[in-house]
Amino acid sequence: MTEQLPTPAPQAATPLPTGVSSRLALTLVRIGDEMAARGQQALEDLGINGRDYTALAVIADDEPRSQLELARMMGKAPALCVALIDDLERGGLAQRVRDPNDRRRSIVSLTPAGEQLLERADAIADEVAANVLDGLSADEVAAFTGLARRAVTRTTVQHGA
Amino acid sequence: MTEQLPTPAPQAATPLPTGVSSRLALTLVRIGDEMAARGQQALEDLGINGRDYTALAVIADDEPRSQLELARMMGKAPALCVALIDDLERGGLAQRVRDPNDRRRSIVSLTPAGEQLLERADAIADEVAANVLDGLSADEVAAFTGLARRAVTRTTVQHGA
DNA sequence: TATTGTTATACTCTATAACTATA
DNA sequence: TATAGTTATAGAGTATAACAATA
Repeated sequence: MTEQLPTPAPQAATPLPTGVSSRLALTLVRIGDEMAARGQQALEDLGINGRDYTALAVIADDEPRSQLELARMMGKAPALCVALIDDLERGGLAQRVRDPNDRRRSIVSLTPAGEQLLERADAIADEVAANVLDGLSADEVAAFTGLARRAVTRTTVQHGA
Repeated sequence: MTEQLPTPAPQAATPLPTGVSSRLALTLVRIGDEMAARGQQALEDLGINGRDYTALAVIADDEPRSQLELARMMGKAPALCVALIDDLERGGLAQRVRDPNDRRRSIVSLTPAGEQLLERADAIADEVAANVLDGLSADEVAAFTGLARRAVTRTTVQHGA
């Protein structure tokens, strides 16, 4: 019965304390942290981190028309996106093109390689999410997903402009 | 019609991008971040931050029998709890008592002032949560809360012991 | 004069490792 | 010899402010 651990080995596991699980705000923060931490680890195989994944997803689905717009969508400071996109470009996952109508703007788009990597990252992220939400049945996860998707209508960004 | 903003002024507000809202993992991370950021700001009036609030809640509800146990419950490194509890003690919110059965252990408990502050923090956190989840009806928030509470059965901690 | 991207800097948060004391 | 708490240090992540190019 000395069995190998199946998943990349969640090193220590403790039950969620009552002080957290009995409070909605703390529970949601913890779920987010847990998701981010495990996702980060799982995405390492692809050579990207959670922030890269967010960028790929937003670039693909929302087609921001400038790096500034991308930054706002990600809820991060614009300066962060410079190094972030530099990395994606170096990895051949994204590319910058100057907007011909306004040459101040850099329009960022995914390369085919970037699109493929996003698909693989999505598969990994889905698996991580299912593991994190292991207290719920499949139906409940579906219900939870539907609610989560519509829960937040606006994000407040607290930096530059 | 030049009306004063009611809430402590959520400075900028942008809709959640599709790249995020269409992905469960990213959505949950964003909800957690949003909750943490807004909660942090709202708790400032009480002179505590989100980490303090988590500590107060866990100490009150789970009665950890050492600082180490508290650290594990909070998902943080043990060393962090030293300064954390120092602060709470200085603020008269918590107190350390050496465990008579094992004098290495410090048992942390809340003072009456700490319990009172926790109640006020809970009220604030509930309000913040309601604001963050403004896309859901009251019934949906209740359903979401019930699912969230049971969603995570184990937290993985990735540091010291 | 305002906006986009960039660069450089500083700050916050946290983990890690070494040390003391108790067991 | 192992465990709890403490201290000091270093590293990751991020925002902020100043600057260059374009509008």
